[in-house]
Amino acid sequence: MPASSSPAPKAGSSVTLEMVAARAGVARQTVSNAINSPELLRPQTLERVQRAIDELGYRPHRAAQALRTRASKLIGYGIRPSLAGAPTPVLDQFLHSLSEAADQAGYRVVLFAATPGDDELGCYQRLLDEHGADGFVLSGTDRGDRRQGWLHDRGVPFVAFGRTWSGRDVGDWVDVDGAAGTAASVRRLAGQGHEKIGFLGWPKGSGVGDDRARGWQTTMRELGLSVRGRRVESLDDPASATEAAERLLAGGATAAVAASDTLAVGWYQALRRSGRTPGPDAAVIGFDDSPIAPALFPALSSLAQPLDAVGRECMRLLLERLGDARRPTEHVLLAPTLVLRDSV
Amino acid sequence: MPASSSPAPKAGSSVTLEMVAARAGVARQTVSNAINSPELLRPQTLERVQRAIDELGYRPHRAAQALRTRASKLIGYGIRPSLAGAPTPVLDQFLHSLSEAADQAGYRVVLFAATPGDDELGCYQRLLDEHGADGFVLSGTDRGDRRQGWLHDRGVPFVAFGRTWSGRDVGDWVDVDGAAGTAASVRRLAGQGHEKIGFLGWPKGSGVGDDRARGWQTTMRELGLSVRGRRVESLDDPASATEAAERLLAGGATAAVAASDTLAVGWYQALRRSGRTPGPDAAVIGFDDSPIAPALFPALSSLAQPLDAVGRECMRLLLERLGDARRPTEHVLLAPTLVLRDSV
DNA sequence: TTCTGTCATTGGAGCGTTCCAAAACACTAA
DNA sequence: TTAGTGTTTTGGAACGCTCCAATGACAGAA
Repeated sequence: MPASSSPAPKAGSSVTLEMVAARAGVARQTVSNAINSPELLRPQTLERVQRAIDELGYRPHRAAQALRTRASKLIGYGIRPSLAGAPTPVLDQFLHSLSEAADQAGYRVVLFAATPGDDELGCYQRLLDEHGADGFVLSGTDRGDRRQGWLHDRGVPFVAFGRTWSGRDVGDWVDVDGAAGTAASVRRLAGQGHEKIGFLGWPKGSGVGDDRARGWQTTMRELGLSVRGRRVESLDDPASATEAAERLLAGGATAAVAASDTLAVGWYQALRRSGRTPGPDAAVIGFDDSPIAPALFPALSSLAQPLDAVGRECMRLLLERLGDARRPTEHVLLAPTLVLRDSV
Repeated sequence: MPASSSPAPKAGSSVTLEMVAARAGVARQTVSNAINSPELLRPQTLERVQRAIDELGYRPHRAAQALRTRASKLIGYGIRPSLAGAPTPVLDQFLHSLSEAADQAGYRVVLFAATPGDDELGCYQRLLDEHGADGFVLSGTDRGDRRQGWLHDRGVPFVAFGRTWSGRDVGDWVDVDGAAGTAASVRRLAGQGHEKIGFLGWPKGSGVGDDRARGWQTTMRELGLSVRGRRVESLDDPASATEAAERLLAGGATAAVAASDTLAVGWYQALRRSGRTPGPDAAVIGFDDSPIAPALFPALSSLAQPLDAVGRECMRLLLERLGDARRPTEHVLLAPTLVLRDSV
């Protein structure tokens, strides 16, 4: 392989189809076919062309392909500023699995800065007008999110990490089953004898938060446990969470399920103020399995989101949609896994 | 503006230069000039063309531009899997500011999955061969990182978030001054009367970790404080960190500077085991100001990295490099800011 | 042998842009 | 009026690829 063993393999190789064709002694188009429709070639020809491709280290010029096929093979991801207080799951893992899945399908993920409210849709529009993306992946969907409807109306393929929480349920999505997660937490705590299990949640109105609350509530009912006065609300910061947790404790709760790890921290601190420590008799389970969880003392049990799977599934759905715009919409709900540590 | 007021503005507009030209009553090339070299046009013509562009909502087709100008206007970012234990700062903020800065310059950031070791350089090669990026942004640079040298040898523009820790110092970089950060921490603690200030670090050999250790060490010396037996090493997990912190405490340390927030957690737990609590008489300052810091009790003081500025500077250096490949290399060192909370 | 159909391969055209060199224009000096 | 200058505008070509329709090769059937 001269291409890889030469001392300084130049950058931006600039090997073209024509060069490969010349080397293999065939026409330009035949090389193109070897790559895109190998079944059209005689095996013998195919092999000859393949060898020429390998020897020259040829790779198709993406821009030329994009221009001709009218497909950029790029997936747009509007990256929002990370607001403190917003339930932003750790993104890098998601983005990594997304990119990996995209790569395998010959796609790439292209980022663009998009701030909610600040003409966010305009950013999507711009990328589309430039033919800079064939489809989009959304994340951080919430009530009143206009992106799904907007994209749907324009017939743009997309998939969301997060359900359509309000409005028409349009488009494919992948989500983590928050309700199933908190349900599992409740069962776990109940299995350890807890009956007064509280819920530390965000203010009502956020899709994600309400879903997690629902899992707690329905499971409590299923188990015949009372939810009266057992649900408190707080913003996603330790100070407010502590106050909220104190209300829970004042109500006699012996355990809690939290909508986030930060909220679970409130339980820790409320206990501490009354001279106690989280553990078997004052248990709590968080959500997201963020870096906070193993850092707390005692280490916080939490629900880990299967971000790798989410990324893969997002890309799978999007690719199917790109292949067939008319196929029925598909929804994927993945269960989080309970990571048990010392807080239960 | 008919384009924006029509009921269903189609996606992938497909307005071409030719159409704009027809509407403005000029030649194709004139429209191109209006966009790329407006100073060539007569003001009157320019205005007429501008109006046609606005009315039709024209945007150049990126692929066509890329093909003709041989510049993709894309910046590659090889996203590595987030390994637990590795000092991976919160990436989304960095990526956001990077994207934002790129957008403003007419560039976009394209992600590709690249796993260190697993033919990582091959991934860079592939993107280059496809003409899928004009330059790269690296992050997570460390000792023995081959990426900088590899890119440099091929004359590929790039900028690193993180210094060249070993080998030839090639290429532009932006970094956070870890030594300055830990130095500030030491000064702060010394100012509160502490003299036995320990350092909770990672095993020697990591560029980032050694830099942070250096700031502690030189400042201790400057202040005439002994460092003998005051430096301990640990992996970046709470359990090992606790053991390490205990050694520090056994040596009589009354305060500590940690190379990461996770390591600072070790100090918390070691204190707790001996029935004490972090605070004025057993202070500690972490690094990175991760979500862990405000979640701990008492809240952990930490050094926040100016990730927005890092992203902006990275893009600035890269754009300058793209504009002039031969200009001398430039290094930018940004100071972290000490976020004071209750642990001091 | 010639015709027909199938399969494998080919050349021309065009995707939307910018480069380039030439043309048109305006305006002054001869 | 004509030539000479500089400014403004233009058409053709090309970037590298794939679409498309046409060609050649080669078999079996007439």
